[in-house]
Amino acid sequence: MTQTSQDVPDGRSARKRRAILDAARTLFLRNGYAGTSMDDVAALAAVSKQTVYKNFADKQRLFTDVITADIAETEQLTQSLADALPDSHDLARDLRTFARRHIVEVLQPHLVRMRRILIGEADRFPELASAWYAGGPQRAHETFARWFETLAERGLLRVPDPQLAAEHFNWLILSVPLNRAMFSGRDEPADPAELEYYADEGVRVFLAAYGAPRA
Amino acid sequence: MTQTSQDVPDGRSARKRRAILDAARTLFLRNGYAGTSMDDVAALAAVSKQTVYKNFADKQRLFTDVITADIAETEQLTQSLADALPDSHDLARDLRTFARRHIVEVLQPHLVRMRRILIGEADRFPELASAWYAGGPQRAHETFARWFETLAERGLLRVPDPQLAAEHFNWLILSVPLNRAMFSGRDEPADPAELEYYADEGVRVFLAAYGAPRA
Amino acid sequence: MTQTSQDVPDGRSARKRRAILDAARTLFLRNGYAGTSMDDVAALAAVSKQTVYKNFADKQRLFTDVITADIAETEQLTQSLADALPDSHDLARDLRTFARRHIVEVLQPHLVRMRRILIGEADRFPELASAWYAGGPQRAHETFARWFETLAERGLLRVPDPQLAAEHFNWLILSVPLNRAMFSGRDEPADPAELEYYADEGVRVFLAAYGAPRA
Amino acid sequence: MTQTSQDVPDGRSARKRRAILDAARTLFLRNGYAGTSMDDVAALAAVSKQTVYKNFADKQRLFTDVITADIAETEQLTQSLADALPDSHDLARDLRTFARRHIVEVLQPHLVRMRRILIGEADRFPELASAWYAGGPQRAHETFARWFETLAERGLLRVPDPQLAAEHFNWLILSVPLNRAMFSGRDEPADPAELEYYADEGVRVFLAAYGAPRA
DNA sequence: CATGAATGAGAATTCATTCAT
DNA sequence: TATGAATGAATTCTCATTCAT
Repeated sequence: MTQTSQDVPDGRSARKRRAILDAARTLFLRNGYAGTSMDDVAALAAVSKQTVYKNFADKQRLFTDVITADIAETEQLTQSLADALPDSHDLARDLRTFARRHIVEVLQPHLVRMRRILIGEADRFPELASAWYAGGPQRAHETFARWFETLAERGLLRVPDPQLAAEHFNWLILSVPLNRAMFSGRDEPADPAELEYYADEGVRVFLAAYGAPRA
Repeated sequence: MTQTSQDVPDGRSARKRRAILDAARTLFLRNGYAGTSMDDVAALAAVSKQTVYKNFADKQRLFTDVITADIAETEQLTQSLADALPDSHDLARDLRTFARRHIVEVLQPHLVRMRRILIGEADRFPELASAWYAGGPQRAHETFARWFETLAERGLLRVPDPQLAAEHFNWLILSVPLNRAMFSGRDEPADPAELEYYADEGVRVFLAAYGAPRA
Repeated sequence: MTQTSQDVPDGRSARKRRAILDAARTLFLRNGYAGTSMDDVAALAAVSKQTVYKNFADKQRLFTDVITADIAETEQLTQSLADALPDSHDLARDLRTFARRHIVEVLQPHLVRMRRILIGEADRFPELASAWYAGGPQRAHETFARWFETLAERGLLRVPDPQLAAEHFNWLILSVPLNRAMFSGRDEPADPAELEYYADEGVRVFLAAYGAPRA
Repeated sequence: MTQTSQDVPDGRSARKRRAILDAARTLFLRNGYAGTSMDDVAALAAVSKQTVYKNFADKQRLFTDVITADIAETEQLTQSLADALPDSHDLARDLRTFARRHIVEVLQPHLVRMRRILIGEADRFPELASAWYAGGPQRAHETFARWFETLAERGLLRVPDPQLAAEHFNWLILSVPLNRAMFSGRDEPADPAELEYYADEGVRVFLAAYGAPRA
């Protein structure tokens, strides 16, 4: 008993759509927006160009859809890390542990490339860049700010401006390797030992400025 | 005894060359590398396309020459700020004063746009991005590191790793507004009062972590 | 049981490809490499420029593919003449017969034009010129050399250096009209009577030098 | 006492004209007609483009003037070799001596390149190609034909058709290496020993066919 | 519905030739 | 008269998007 083409709704069709998205993401990440042609996408997805255009109105839509999906994924990751902290009993250690995970995660090559592409296309796709910022750093900042408020209530931190403290925390950890990565054409994956050092030292500076004075 | 037109190094030719460079910088900054056509450049410079190609072998050369000139300018600015600090008598105040100038300078719209473009083209022009980083942040870090070593010798700071302290200092001041700027398509010039706040708080955090224990 | 349109190797696609090759050959032969534009080719093939570029990566590839196809054809012709000779019983007559065919064949206008173009582009397409030589004159020489060895074994010729004898034979027949043709812009088809004369006299000289001394 | 610009008629002016011709010949030989731009010529001659156009109406004229000058030179060379032969007492030896000089001379790299260029441009410059043929091979053939007539009168040769004998002689010597050279992109200078062999064997074949039956 | 082809335009680059200084 | 610039067009190649089969 064979199946007709319509049997499985979202079967072939959804699979092709996903193939296109995957191909597009691969190529956009590798070659940038301008460097990727719709022909390439169709070829890599092994579908006809018409199919691409059936699923995505035009190149801009394809790009935004790819990025939006990626942002959603990133948000989930960010989300998942949000729960652990506040009931900490060894704050310095727990912050270091988190920082080390955080820095490794954010510096993943594909995220670095994505960041570069979005910054480069921020003029043409301002909403995309904003959305990425909102779903990435900003969401992290909000999480951190909530942590720090809780921890301040428990007397473990002193944070008059939790939002700013959150941003300081984030960039103290990330800035050094992230800025270097932004300006290095080749994306050599950063040295893990170095990253741990940045994480630890970022936490140290943060606690020196925001830690509660020893009781 | 006057000179004929050939002896003057800034004759017609040099003037045209400069007009092309100016037009190109304007357009590259406004529309990015791919978004700028050689026709546009020639038109804005009020020059024939031939003249553009006589002066700059191809588009890449034109771009690199534009950016390289800008890097040289930026370096001079960075350079000029390097002298004041070490013999400070009120370190916190002097660092704040510097930080306020620094943040305003780095956040100038044209520098922000340049940064965005270079990050976006870091794949295609890796040497340019590296050169920008070397002439900008890295040079600043080196200056800061020297400051801090001197200040540590005078007992005003405690900096076991001057290089890292320098980077922490730089990004504590800049990261918050700079990251926002990177991901905001339209470049609203940042609110000066806000910038001052970031500068002051960055310095505060820095001194909490790196200041000498007690005077 | 018929096949659907996909199974036929000579579908639309192959037909277009052939049309492009034909158009290109016509134009390259008429106007040379530099004198032929891709627009012209597309127009004469009644095909869009895209289709040309889909089938042939660039102009050089189109040119080399055209020429390579022609070389293959030429080789087959050369091949087909290779069999008749060695069991000759009236050598002078058979050589004359062959020479007359040979000279007519090689002096065909389209081959003369091709030869001119390849010589003119030998700098830009050295492998093509070599391939033409290998598939044309050189292959002929090899065939002749084998003939002459066989004939020498039968005592009909005296050829201490069969390779050189082969080349002498070939150019004794062809040189006079071929060199004239190379340097005459307009390709007046040579006078057949004249060609016969050259063929016969070439054979005469060849046999005077390489014929076995009458027993 | 300085000189005004007009003092020496044909001084500066003629020198520049010659510089342009030299530059043009160099470039035409190296890059062909289409591969040479008027800019290149002006630059290599170290004059302005206007000066080029003052002296030569357009590119075609420049090309024809360059080639015509070369033809004139070549003719003189051909001329100078014309005298020695007829009063020979050892014909075979003298023909070999001449043939060896001839083959070396004609195979000079710059002449081979010129020949390739003229053949390639024979469509666009038919008169030039004809002129080259007339001043080169044809003139040689005429000289040879006169030799052979004289030698035939002296009983040393038997040449019913001196014109054809002349061409046979010429191409018997030259064809083998010249045809190879035509189709080899890189102009490796031919091996002198090989050339001598071709010269000697060409003469041998010629004498076998055209030599007097017996001394 | 999916494939190959077409459209129509735009971009980089080059060139021969002419103007203006 | 000679120089640098301008003109104006041509050419190769690419692309996003749409038609026809």
